[in-house]
Amino acid sequence: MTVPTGRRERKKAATRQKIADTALRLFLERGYEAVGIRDVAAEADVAVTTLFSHFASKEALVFERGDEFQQRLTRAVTDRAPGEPLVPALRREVHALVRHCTGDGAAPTWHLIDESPALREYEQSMMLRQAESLAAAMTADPDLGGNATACRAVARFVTAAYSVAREAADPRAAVDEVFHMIEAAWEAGRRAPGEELSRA
Amino acid sequence: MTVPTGRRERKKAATRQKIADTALRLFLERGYEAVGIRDVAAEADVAVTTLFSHFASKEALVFERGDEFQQRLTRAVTDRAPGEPLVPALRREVHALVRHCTGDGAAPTWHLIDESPALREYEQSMMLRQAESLAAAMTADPDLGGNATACRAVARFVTAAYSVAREAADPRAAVDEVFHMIEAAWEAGRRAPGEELSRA
DNA sequence: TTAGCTTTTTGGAACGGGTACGGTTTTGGA
DNA sequence: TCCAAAACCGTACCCGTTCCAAAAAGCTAA
Repeated sequence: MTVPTGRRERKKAATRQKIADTALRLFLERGYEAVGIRDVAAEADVAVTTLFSHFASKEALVFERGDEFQQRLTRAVTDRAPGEPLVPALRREVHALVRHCTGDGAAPTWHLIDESPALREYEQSMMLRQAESLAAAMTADPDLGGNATACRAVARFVTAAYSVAREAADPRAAVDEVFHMIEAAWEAGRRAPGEELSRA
Repeated sequence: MTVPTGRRERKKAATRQKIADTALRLFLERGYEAVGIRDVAAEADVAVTTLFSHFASKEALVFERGDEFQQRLTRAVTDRAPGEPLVPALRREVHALVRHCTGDGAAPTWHLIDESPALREYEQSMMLRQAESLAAAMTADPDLGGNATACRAVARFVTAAYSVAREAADPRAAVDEVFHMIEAAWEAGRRAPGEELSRA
């Protein structure tokens, strides 16, 4: 009889969103370090424990949608068309990420991140996890020859490309330049006999 | 009457060393997170404020000599023989670093680091600073063509090589493998004139 | 030796992020 | 209508870190 669609989930998502919105607003108004967790919780009208049941840390409040980015690179590998080469697919995805960060109305947020050492470090640790996830996806892909070391290296190179591009004067050109290098590295890594080569 | 040599410096160094030794001992005995700052200070017989006047953070207690490593890579660039190619010099240095970490009696310390997420993150942030320092040295070297983006990228690739090697089953082989890729990337980066290039 | 300056150390209080815990309300479903 | 799970609440607490005023110790020179 009753509508089966979860109201709980909706309310929970709403609470989470309210916390994130309040936090970002306060951070932009007063600065990241000038705002305490208890300030955010009070302003969002939730308990501190509730806040931490939705976000693992203060930094995570800023990277609200970090988990999505977390997996876009990985999906660029797993979901790419059969036979499509790896590096261009990754390059396209990094281009999209950089465009998203440097372009639209998200500029104040990224300025906030650039100003705070804690947030910058957090972003780096996110990228490291991303690299590990990407490396796992690459290693598992049978089209890529399964050289674990080369895959891990390229995965980290890709996150480095993102970092370097974000700091560069011309981010889009920097992406192309670094990916040109990654392409060469990847070719060299494929050819390298390394130690143990089971295929290709 | 007494020798006028700087006793203050000696005592300060001794205090620092005593804190570091005590900390490492306690961490190895009971585990990193099971030991608090106040425990270390009490056991070393100093005030907490004294401890923090010698070390910037709890993690820094473990990487006591971290600042030395911090600059070895940079010096491998600035101090290399005139005309000596860049990448082999870096490769040699990374080999030395990896050997130092995986080889001798320092094994328990590195095990400690591998077990603690906080220490692993701290090591990563150290490497990031190292990459920035290395990139600055490379960009400043007139022999390298001064392509800032390529230099920054290779600097991060080099630290990635270290990370990948430390996690690999055969670290020394992994260093060679990743550096083979870096060599190719560097060559590609040199040839690329810079900004305005093909866009797909 | 004493006096005066600087550096180091001290202890305790306090701050801020994060957690443990035990209790209350809300929700979905039987 | 009743129950169990999930979400939320408040508080006290832990721990790394910093602040502060003051004591201790090293240095320099009269």
